[in-house]
Amino acid sequence: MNGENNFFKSAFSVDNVIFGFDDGDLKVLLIKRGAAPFQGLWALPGDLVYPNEDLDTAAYRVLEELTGLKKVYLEQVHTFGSVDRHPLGRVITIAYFSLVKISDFTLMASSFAQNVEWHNVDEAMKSELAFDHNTILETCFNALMHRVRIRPVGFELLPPKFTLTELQHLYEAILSTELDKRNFRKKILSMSLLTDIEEYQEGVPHRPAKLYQFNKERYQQLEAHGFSFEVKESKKKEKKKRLAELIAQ
Amino acid sequence: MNGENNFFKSAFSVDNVIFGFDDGDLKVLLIKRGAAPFQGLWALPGDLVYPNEDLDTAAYRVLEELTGLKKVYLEQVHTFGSVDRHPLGRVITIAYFSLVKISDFTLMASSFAQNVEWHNVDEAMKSELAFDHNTILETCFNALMHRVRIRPVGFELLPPKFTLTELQHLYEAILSTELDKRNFRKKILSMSLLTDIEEYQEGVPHRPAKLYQFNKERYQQLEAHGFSFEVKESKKKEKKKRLAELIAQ
DNA sequence: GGTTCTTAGTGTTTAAATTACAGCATTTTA
DNA sequence: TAAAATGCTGTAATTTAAACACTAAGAACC
Repeated sequence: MNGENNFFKSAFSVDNVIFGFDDGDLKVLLIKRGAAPFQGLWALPGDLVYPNEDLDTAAYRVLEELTGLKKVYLEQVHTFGSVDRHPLGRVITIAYFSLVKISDFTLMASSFAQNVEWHNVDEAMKSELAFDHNTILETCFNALMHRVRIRPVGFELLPPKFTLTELQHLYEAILSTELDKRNFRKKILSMSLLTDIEEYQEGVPHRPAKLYQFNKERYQQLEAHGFSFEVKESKKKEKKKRLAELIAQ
Repeated sequence: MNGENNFFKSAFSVDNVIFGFDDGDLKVLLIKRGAAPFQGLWALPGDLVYPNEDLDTAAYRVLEELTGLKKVYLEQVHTFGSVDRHPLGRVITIAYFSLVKISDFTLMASSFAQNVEWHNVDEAMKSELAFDHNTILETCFNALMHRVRIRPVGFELLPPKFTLTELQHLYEAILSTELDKRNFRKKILSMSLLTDIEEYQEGVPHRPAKLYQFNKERYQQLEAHGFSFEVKESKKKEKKKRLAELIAQ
């Protein structure tokens, strides 16, 4: 925080970690900064919150301006406010993550088309982003990993009709793990949250898979009755072995 | 947001939901407001964040000024920023919860002694608090319920030496549930996170219980090896019955 | 000193959930 | 019609969770 700009005493912004899922890959939408500070680096989309604007509204606005999408999953995650996180003054930022269906929009619609890109999440986390956006991205990714295990939000990243294999790949990408196909299907189907629409994939060079839809009404119904969604990671064997050794001293 | 005070354009504050546990009861520390707005109502302790102060630092400061305690568990939960949440201007607030051992301090040390009180959490949630503090309290209580199930933070609310029954009562108070004594003890002890210090309660009018200490080093060791703490609520019978009916249509 | 009161402490059986694991089925393409 | 690719299915073994009731120890009272 230097004194360069006295007018700019303190402000708050929102930053949005927009996740998408494409071809087995978890992605995040980044913008290349055209101006200082951090010119040329990739950054999370965000903006200052207007004086008469609620925080969530600001987050939705950023998202809509960038993608044209209105009805998307959005969740506040954490607020970052280190004194020196913004080189031009005191700006705290409220971080959100949102989940969008990549197929729902073309980035070209945006005026910054050239400077907006989907990045693989792992690679984005390893590369240098503007401001403290590496920290924000990591925090939001962890939040997503956590959410996806206890709420059926993964569907927000898939097209309305999807196959069980696509759903499994989604979970595997987010949780960085491998899941057993049979057990996964058994578990998911036993929740009766998916509607079998009696349709099949088309144009695939192999046996086409059944398509399913997420049944949101059903979920809300079940949830109201105490049902709790939960997907676990696997790979417990090694962990347990190590643990057993440890306990045995 | 009215124009009464133009200087006060926008600011950010921290509010702290300070939980304590006493005699089987989960409590929250509230301050009675001495001045408008909301004069006479109970409110969460909080303060504006200084221009050169990090958010967490501000939260710790509020806590220390009020209780004299420095090393306490503190966690950011959510940021509240409705345009009209503060009648004097735009103030967004970052909410924290902290867990303190009530026995560690006397409120009398504080200058506002008379206006600071521990309130039963359930009652506080039902009563009218200043600003949007009902919402904040509820959000933080939910966050606590959640945290306590997946991280061993409950110990922060107990004295260093405690009995298994006290620990169970703590969980029952936070999760609003009843736990089976034998299953609870079996589960907790099987985690080998407690040190049996070979001491017993004194001055109780019945058979004295063994005292235990939480072994933090052990926990960190286990955690690093993939161990995951988890305490579940009980009462699944009714839920499952209802669920079964529902699935059967 | 013994009876009563109160909380501490302990194991087993049953049910449910999770895990591991492999081969046949269906479609497209060559 | 053979090969390639992915879809799809069930059972047995293990682990975890759930239900449940009596004896033990000390304090208080008579």
